[in-house]
Amino acid sequence: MASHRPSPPRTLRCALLGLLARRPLTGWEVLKRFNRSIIFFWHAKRSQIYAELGRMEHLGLVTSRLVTQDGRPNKRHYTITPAGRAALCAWLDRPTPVEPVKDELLLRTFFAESLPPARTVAYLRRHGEEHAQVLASFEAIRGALEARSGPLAATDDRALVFGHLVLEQGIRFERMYAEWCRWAAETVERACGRPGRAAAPDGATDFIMTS
Amino acid sequence: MASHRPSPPRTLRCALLGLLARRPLTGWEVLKRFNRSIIFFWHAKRSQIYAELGRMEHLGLVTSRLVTQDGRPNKRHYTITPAGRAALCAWLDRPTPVEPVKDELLLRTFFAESLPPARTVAYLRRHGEEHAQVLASFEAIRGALEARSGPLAATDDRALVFGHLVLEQGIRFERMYAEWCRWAAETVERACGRPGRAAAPDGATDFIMTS
DNA sequence: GGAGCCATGTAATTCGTTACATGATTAT
DNA sequence: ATAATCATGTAACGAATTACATGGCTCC
Repeated sequence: MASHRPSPPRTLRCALLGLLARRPLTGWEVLKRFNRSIIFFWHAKRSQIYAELGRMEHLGLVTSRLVTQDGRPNKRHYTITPAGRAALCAWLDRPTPVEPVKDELLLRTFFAESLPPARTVAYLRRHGEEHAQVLASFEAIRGALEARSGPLAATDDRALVFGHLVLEQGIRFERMYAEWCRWAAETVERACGRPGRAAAPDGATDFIMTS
Repeated sequence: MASHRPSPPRTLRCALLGLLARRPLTGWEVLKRFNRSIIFFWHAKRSQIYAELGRMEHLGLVTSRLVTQDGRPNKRHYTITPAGRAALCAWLDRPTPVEPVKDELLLRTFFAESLPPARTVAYLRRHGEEHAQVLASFEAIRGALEARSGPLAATDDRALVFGHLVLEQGIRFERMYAEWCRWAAETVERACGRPGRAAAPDGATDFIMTS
């Protein structure tokens, strides 16, 4: 009795199944679509996508057909199978594991004691500007989508609704981050204008305290 | 002429150097502190931390001394070296690479067309509650820190200022996320109450459009 | 009697990135 | 000229998780 342990995440696999559930695509088309939408909230490199498509075929989640062309490279057409659709639905219906935050900027900020305050202020401001720019680009995308498909808040097109939701999350995230950067830069400036004690008591920055 | 390519990220290494820059610690203590503060914005498992400490010693960034004990296991005391401090400062002073977002909940939401709307609403609400709970716990932590060290907004203690900054980011992030979940759940409910077209035009959810 | 702390390490495996490898066509 | 698009794959490495391995002490 082989106890198939239910092979963990493989989230990329599900993302590709999601794309192929809409229509059959070549590896190259998968790549293009990935980089025009999913890339904003999940990422994978070219080599990883091709490799994963190969594995998915091996597992019977998709089938492929090689299309020979001349003048340009041959391509491979992928079609999702019923097993593939089942795997996608199973994934969608499973509770999402909480993904821990991993943010290098926060890590640096946490250890910024070892850097002159002026530099900390400078990089906080720079990151604030970067996030403000991304925010502006997301708002531009929303504008373009609405120009194409009408106001997103009122659309009754399912796929568009969900696209709208994730775009709105991106906008809220970038706005929050840009504002935090500005606020943090100001806070550091204010705190370092004052005389300032050098050493905090041991463990003062432990967020979880024992005893 | 060996062109030392400047070995990429190794972010965990810098996090551990940051902890050891404050005071010498055993591997176990590093682990404890990591899990009480850094864990909120960076993560690593036990085995990875021990392995990394070993590599850091090999590289001369830290030195270690084995302390034999009886009644309990021996422990190893790590001390940062001048080279270690230099590496930490170099990292802090280098521009932070923009880390692309990776969020499975957004990925699922993007592909939610394949799931009955009621289930989508349900998991959006559930995640909203989870983030609201994390938000509450962060606010409790802030309360406890202020009880220990006075109002954070007015502190002139350097290490405490930076701890305050990252905690505030966590609070803003969780608030933003919880609000988005609630709003998204409502939006899906509204959109799926209406009749609803089935199929979006091809590529309607591409955020980046190529002519 | 069981959970949890103390305390360190290794091995197997998977996941992800970078680099290697090729090469015609089309638009600026 | 040169960059971008089309189009697929492999190899080497590095990063990260899981499981293996050990074992006494303390608190409930």
